[in-house]
Amino acid sequence: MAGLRVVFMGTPDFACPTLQRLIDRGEAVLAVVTQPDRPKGRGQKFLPPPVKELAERHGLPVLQPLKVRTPEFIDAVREMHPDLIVVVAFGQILPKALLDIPRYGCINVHASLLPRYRGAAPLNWCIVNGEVETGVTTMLMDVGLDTGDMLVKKITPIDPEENAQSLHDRLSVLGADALDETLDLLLAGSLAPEKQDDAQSCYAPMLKKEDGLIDWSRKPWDIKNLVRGMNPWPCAYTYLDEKFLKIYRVTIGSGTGTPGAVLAATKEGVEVACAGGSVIIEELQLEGKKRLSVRDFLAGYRIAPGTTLGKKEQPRGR
RNA sequence: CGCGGGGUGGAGCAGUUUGGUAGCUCGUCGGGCUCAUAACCCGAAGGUCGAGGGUUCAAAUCCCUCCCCCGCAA
Repeated sequence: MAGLRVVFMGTPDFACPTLQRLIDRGEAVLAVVTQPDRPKGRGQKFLPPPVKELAERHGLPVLQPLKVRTPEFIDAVREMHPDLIVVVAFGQILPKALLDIPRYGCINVHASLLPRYRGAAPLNWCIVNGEVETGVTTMLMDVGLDTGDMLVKKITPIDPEENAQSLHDRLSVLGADALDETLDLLLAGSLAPEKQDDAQSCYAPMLKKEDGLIDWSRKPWDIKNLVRGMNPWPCAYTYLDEKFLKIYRVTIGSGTGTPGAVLAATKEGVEVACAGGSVIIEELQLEGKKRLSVRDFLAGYRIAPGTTLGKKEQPRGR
């Protein structure tokens, strides 16, 4: 029952399956490090990160340092004498002093097929860019951003209809599988670290609210990919009658017209022209309202003929 | 007290400013038309207007309190 002495670092839902796997494997989780509780939600209530809740359910010690690069924190980790540090979507850069502590080093689970999509939001950008497959990669961390030597890679196809939420859920489990396999190889002494080809790399920066703004002068599939890739958050959006409008699901249409122009509004959906075609909005949410199917939305909201989505204009014109 | 929108038949909304028969677009049910239909025509059922209290001859509507939902922000 002498499992590996592991320190786990992670924060959001994505990291939970991997932590759970470590626990299930019977490894000795010495501590769980996660981001401090932050004000979230409507009332600015302080909520604990998902990883913290999971850790506490299992009675594991939780550390929530503001910064992991302070000497105090580094010393604290050193005194735990970990064999290994496992990092999954933690949200802080680990300094070299920390990376050097465990004898097996620090292993990170990353949600992409490295060296592609290094960075904070790989799975979202994969979908936005219309990739047909992605996966997870475990790597031996170094001081660079997702540049460490690769250990285990798992590939999965991306369904043309799925959104970032479903891919997120699948990859979080695949990530746990990848770590599982990585640890087996580690214990068997047969890990084969592989250098990343920097020439093939690309970055997937943290998502900003504005990344969700729909540019109707893009092609139908570009828009559909944006809608899928931004799905849970920040969500693709545009404007209708000067009001913020989130777009949750679209299909490819066949009409044509001025980009942003509403071509039709029926129970089937709201067809909007874009470059070289159109997309049909099937699920949306107007600011202050609930998320609705187009059918329900149109039951109580009339879209005036000739309406164009997007571009907030000054109340002038005519 | 972070800012703002909202709770009205099964769904989405109007009506609240200027209290006084609760309306619209759908859905549901029945009937009709049709080769047929998710289309069209006719008809019907279905609402303690979020909850509690107050003002009034009279409250969805005005006042107070509470609960819940949503957008922003994080």
